[in-house]
Amino acid sequence: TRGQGRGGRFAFPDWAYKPESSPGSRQIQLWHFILELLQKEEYQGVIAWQGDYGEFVIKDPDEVARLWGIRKCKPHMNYDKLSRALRYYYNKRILHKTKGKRFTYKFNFSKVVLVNYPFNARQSWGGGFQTPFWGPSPPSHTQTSP
DNA sequence: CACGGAAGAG
DNA sequence: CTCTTCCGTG
Repeated sequence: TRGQGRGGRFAFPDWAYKPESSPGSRQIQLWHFILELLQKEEYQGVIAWQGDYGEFVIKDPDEVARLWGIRKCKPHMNYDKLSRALRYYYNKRILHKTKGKRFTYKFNFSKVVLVNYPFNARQSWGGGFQTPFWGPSPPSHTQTSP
């Protein structure tokens, strides 16, 4: 019950992101955190959706890094290190870079959702598995075994 | 800035 | 495994 996070032009179903309130569970993941900031309008001066669907720009890299550092208890976090973590997402197909545009990345939503919330998603859709309305292409390979 | 190898933490 | 830290390269 977190109201419809309306990050402006983009909105996702609740199951599209992690209920960070997992009691002592595993740590929050960076892309969950990014999505979280993107949902809140009060951070639009720091990070916001811009351009194509799923594309966002980090308007204030230092601030996003600072916020991430606080969340992970890493006081020395900075954009250089945060962006390295973001780069690891390229191979995982969670994100990719919008080349030419500074501080701009793009989510591969169809992939992110399918890979991370397969069953959860199915349930939310009422039993029928289908491609989400925003997802263009389906996956075509297994990422766990090359 | 952006990229990705390497080593290391938890 | 998911980053965090450090760093050479373009």
